[in-house]
Amino acid sequence: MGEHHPARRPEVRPGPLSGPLPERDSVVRVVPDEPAIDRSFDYLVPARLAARVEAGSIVRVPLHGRKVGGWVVERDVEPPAGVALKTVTHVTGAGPEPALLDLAEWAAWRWAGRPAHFLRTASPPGAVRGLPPARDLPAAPTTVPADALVADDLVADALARDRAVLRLPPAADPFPLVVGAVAGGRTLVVTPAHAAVRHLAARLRRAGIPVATLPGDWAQARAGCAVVLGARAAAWGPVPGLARVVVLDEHDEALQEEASPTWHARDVAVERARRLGVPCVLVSPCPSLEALGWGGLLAPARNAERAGWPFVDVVDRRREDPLRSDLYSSRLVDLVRSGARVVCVLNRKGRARLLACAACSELARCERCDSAVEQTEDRLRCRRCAAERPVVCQACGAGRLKVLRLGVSRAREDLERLARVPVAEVTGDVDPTTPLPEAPVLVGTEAVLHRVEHADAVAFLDLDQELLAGRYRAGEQALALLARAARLVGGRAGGGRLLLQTRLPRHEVVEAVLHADPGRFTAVERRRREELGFPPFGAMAHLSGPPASGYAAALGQHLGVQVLGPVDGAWLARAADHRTLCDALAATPRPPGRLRVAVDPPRV
DNA sequence: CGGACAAGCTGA
DNA sequence: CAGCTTGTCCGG
Repeated sequence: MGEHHPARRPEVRPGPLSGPLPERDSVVRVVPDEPAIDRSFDYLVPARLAARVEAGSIVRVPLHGRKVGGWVVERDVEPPAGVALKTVTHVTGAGPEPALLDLAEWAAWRWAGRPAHFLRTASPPGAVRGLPPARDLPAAPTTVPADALVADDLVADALARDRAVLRLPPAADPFPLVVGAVAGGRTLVVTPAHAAVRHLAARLRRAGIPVATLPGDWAQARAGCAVVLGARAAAWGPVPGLARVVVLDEHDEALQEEASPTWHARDVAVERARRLGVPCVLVSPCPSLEALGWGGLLAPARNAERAGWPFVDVVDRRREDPLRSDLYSSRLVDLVRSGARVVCVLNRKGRARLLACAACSELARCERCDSAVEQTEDRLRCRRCAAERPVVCQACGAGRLKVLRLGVSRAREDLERLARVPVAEVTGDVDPTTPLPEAPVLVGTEAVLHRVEHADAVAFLDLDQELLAGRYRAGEQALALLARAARLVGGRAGGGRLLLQTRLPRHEVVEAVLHADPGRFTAVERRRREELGFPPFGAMAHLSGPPASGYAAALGQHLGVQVLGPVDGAWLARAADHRTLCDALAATPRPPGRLRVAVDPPRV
């Protein structure tokens, strides 16, 4: 970022019609906004555009006979000798903040992506020609509603540190923390859910704090604003003079991009703060091992944290008749009959996911591919090949099948019968813009926890499905789900309840929620991940797509990189740390074709 | 990505 | 060998 200016030509004619001495056309380095072009090119900037071209500007440039958009990543560069430079044709407008250009390079290395991908994320949704005036805190002190469950000194402590992981129980309000942060200067707040963005923005405005939400208020954010707030992509939001970074619900999977590159907003925010030398606070009811490995944990006193989690009823399903396949313990039936607003969670869609013949006990399988079939409405359907057939046993021809593993549709019918009240089904397929049904009892996949704001109780019909899911992050994801449910029902003072049906009542996730102490989970999980070398105690990359085979083989040549596979046509590369893995990924030439590289994917 | 150009296939 | 397809290369 050297501030050296291009040399002036001494012999130019300062005629009476020309204004100040015209400088030699400057040369800028441009990254084209073309996913397939992974390099930069140099261009001349004509004098008439020079004033509007800065690092980060979005420009149009000629490239190989066409015009493409791109980002100025460096000004006043020395172009390679012997290249006839072309000229920037147009300045589209403001782009990523200059500090984010290097961060994009870093992220491209860290998640094996391309800088252009991150530059696009850091760019405004439309052309930004002019900026509004900056909006900062008024001189008058703002009044903070004193409805926080957590003592102010905990918040003050978190804000006094360069790196803090603040464990706030689900019912605790992060608002005082955000307000406290803003007092120290322009603050970037990243949170996983768009709904939380809207809520928080409204409260900040009510408190008289100027806030720009992304992506909508990009220009205001770029101009300067006390709080810049948004979901995942806000980690790349413009905040000139950034003074502090806050990530809310840092454990939430929604902060990680699902598509490749699988970048994580928490990690981007942390790195951004580190590079700028500004403090950063990560907040979560159940901090991730990644967060705990990064900064010091600050937790409320035991009783304060307990107050912020609901009461938990653990229903030990081992005591039930093992031949019963249903999911309705007497505690659950009592709960749904109580008239309380109850949300039941079962992460299986459809009516029945596994069936057997009521007469001969043969498993219902697909006639074509032998895979297990599920029941949708009144037909059997193969999940692998989509073949359908009537509900008839293939072995003995009986027309009655018993449900071994039921889904939400069936659970809804059963619960409605048991509860004697209307029960509605909510899954991810339900249009989020339509209002929820008015039924007192809801049954749904975990999507229901994103649709409902308040409930008296949340019941997990089959928690074991979450606890035992075959993903290395299953426990963390289960705990996150329980924390989300806890937020729906509120803390102990409000009488909120979670009901957990499980055959693993001593599982560390259950214990953590039961005792309102996420540390009980973390301690066990840390040991397990360490032993297995899973992130954050190791790095991994999932390689898939047609060219993955050759790429995996080349990658395996690198010292310290271990390649496993193939499993379902995909390979897994592992190394002791990200430096080793990411350096190897960067050094291995990409073969042509659609190669997908997912670094630290949440599900493997 | 998409244009340029070279090497390979077809048909007379 | 023209005229076309297919492949590889490269862009400032």
